[in-house]
Amino acid sequence: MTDGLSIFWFRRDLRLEDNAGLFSALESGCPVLPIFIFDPEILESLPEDDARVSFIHQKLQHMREKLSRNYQRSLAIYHGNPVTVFKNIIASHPIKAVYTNEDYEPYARNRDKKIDDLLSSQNIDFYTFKDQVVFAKNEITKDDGNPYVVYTPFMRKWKSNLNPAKHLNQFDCQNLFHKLADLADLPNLSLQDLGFIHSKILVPDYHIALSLLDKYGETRDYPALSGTSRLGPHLRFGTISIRQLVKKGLASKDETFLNELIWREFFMQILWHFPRTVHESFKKKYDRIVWRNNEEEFDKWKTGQTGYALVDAGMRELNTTGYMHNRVRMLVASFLCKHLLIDWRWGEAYFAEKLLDFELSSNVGNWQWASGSGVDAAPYFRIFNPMTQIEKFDKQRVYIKKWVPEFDTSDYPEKMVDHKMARERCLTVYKAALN
DNA sequence: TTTTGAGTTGTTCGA
DNA sequence: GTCGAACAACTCAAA
Repeated sequence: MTDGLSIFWFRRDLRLEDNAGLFSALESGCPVLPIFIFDPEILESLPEDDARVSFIHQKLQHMREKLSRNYQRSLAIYHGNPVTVFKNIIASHPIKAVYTNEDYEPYARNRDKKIDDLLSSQNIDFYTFKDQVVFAKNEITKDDGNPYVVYTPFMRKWKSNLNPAKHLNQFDCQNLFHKLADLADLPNLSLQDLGFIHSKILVPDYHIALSLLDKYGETRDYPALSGTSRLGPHLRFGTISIRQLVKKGLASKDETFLNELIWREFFMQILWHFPRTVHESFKKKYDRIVWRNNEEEFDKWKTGQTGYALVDAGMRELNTTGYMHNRVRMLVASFLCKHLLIDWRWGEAYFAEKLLDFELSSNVGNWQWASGSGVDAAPYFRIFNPMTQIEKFDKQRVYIKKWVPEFDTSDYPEKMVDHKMARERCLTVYKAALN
């Protein structure tokens, strides 16, 4: 056996199967110490019953149990600033290399830079792997090397560049777990130790979702049906492999689901190349819009008391479950930005707080799409009619009755704003800003 | 360099 | 009820 250990650092890849970085660590020749670090800087802004923290914690415990039961190995869980945690590990173990999967969000990039600096100062190798996407950053670009900012040509290039045998190959770790370090008493933490409690909101299991994907294209627009994949949280935290999902998408005659996966990578590369879009409109003119930003109206929107039943149903679904149907997300976003003239950043922040499947790149990208300010965005005069959307997508009021049972009684609030007036007001304000 | 065709998800209006 | 045009130009991607 070689002297020294390799570390595999889990972040947004909480699975033991088909994991690129874990596979390479296990093949490194050194015994592998798998770790996860709860970062107080991320946790401090979250409510104590945050569902995502519960989910991450639960998945880590599952991995610990599986490793312990089948391989008599374990996973170390820490709570602290990652740099400090690594300093402590280095001080107490002979670490030769650290393996991890790439994370493209601005905070993560910055964190990883610091870890990289620390490790190189100690002569420890730091290896990072592409794992959460099929094509990352600069792999799908225009012929001149610049990033695409229009979805359709990006999607076409993505598909034509895809070589399933090469890009969807599984990293099968199954037979390598005996190479995990055989160390006793690896640290563990309860939710309580982290200052959290169990959330009432649970992430739906992905096996249910996978069985429904065949009908995705036909059913996904109807919020009363279980037509969407519900895979967002699993993609967010890596509890399912993107390669497995792309294979599923390719196997279907209908490419709608595959196209959604490509949207995810489209927005990820946009965030990578244009990190300013987290705070600024991609199209700068749109930051001249004079938002009304009325706090009371924002509150009605958040709590599902707008008087528009489909908008309210969506917001109540979000508040109750941490999920909102895609069709309804578009409607509530359009309503906030255009009917109420509230800054898309306010809505983006609220979704970020509530959505189990929150993904910075998609959230920012789609909010900017809805407000009209983003890459390949909806034209500003495209304003959803909240009543027409009911007739088109929830004609029988099944979804509405589920979330807004009082919608046809006197207990239900009056419409907070007249559609026709709000539409014209929006067009006027947008026009004034964009001229 | 210039030209050409195209661009996630909608609504309204008038024939 | 149905259909096509207007909504507003503009910018992007590729030939």
